[in-house]
Amino acid sequence: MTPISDRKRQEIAERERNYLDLALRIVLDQGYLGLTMDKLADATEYSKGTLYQHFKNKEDVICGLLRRLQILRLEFFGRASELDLPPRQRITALGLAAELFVLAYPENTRIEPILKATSIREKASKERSDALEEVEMGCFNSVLKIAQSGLASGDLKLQDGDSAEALVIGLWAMHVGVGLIANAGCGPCLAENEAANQAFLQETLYANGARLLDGYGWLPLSKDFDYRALRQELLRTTFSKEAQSLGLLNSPTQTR
Amino acid sequence: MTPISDRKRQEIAERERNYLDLALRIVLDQGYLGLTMDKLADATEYSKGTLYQHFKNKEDVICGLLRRLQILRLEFFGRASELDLPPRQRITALGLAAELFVLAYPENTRIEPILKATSIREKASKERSDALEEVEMGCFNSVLKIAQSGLASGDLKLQDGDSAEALVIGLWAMHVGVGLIANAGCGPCLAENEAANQAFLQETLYANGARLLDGYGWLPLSKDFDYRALRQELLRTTFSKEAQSLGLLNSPTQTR
DNA sequence: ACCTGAACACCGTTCAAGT
DNA sequence: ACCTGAACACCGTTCAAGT
Repeated sequence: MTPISDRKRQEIAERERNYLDLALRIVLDQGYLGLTMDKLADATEYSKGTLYQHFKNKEDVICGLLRRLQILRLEFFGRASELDLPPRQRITALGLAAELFVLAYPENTRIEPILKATSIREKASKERSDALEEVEMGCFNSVLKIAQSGLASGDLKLQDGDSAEALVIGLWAMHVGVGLIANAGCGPCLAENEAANQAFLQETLYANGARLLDGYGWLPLSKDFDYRALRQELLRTTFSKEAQSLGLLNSPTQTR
Repeated sequence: MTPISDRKRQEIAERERNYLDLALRIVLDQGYLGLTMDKLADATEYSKGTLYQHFKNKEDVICGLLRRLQILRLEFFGRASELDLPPRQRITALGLAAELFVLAYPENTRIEPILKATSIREKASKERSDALEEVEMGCFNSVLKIAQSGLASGDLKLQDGDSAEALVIGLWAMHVGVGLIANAGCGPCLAENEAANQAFLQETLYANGARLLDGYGWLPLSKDFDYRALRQELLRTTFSKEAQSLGLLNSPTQTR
């Protein structure tokens, strides 16, 4: 724990951040399959051996990459969670945040299912897998907290076998599922172009999320409150920067 | 179109079926990544060159494999669709069929997201990709038909921006999403064992599916009809064979 | 102590050579 | 006309050799 080893550690952390920066750039440019350990090593001033001192294997890199993306999502979630709104309005804001995250970082939506589907976690190092899990739990908990405050305020009343956890998993699954289906461009979801795909994804997510919360009986029901107007307002305020860069203001699907 | 070319064609079709049989066996035994073109060729009495005369590339094999699995799913769906029940009861039966399919063919659930996430479709041959799409549309349409008969009978009334298609996509996404999350065994869904994972998947799917349909206002609402009892009955009748081989009869999560 | 890059194993794909 | 399997390109991973 001498000063030197401390500086060394910082150097290593710096280099690791650099590896992940470059890995993300490669994935963005050339897709998930375009990321190879050779390319990643060549993009730095170090060789492959050094790369393998930082990451146990390729899955370890992917795990690290995904964690950074999830941290960004958590930041999006945080902005929605902190709004001074009743629980169901707040969870609607968080749903919008999740949508915007998908639109802002589409690669994440493409990588996430691969990571979950294949056994990448088992192959990655335990530290990195745990670090990813921690952030994922953070995202989950920020939604769960809202559900719990809904229970506390009485706006949300669960019946028989239901639980706040099951509700959150349902919302989560809806987002993951719609993202996957929309991205695959398969079957009944063939989009003419990228913009149409975006609009479809947003509309399907919003509609089904709202119906799910209605089904749980979370007040105010969507027939009693204009959640679309709330979303519009949030796009102009809390998420104005993202809405602007994504060109979502005044789009026909939003003004409906 | 001579008799000989006809027999040849049949031979080729036979061999192709054999390839897919063996490919499925390899995936079941050694996982998705365990399937290689070498192993698949070695498993037959033909060489790699012949394998590549049948399939354009590895993605083409995967596409063919998935189509066969989807055909099995469609068969499950068909049995539920043909039941003489009111629409919401029928779609509940179909939901149960989808659950049983996941339990009966877990590998499908693992392969499906990979296929949708990576651009396997683009690499596979157009014929095989189209053939897969056709079966997928069949699954989608069998659900859509029930939604439409719900609209026709008046049990289901859509409001403002909703559509029967969006509802079906919501149900579909819920199944895909829950399957993905449960399979990844991540975050809040860490199962102690395989049986607990099964129970979790079933319960989460049923609960959220029911809430979603309640949210759409599809009558009878789950508070007015005992859908759990219906599911039990279906496990003893229409799906008795599957329920028995999966050990689902008299399980604690079912009798609740 | 840290880094290198040649070397190895593996896998998808092709094609000249066989029958 | 049909089939073979050696050969090639590519990629993840390791490790003996360098500094």
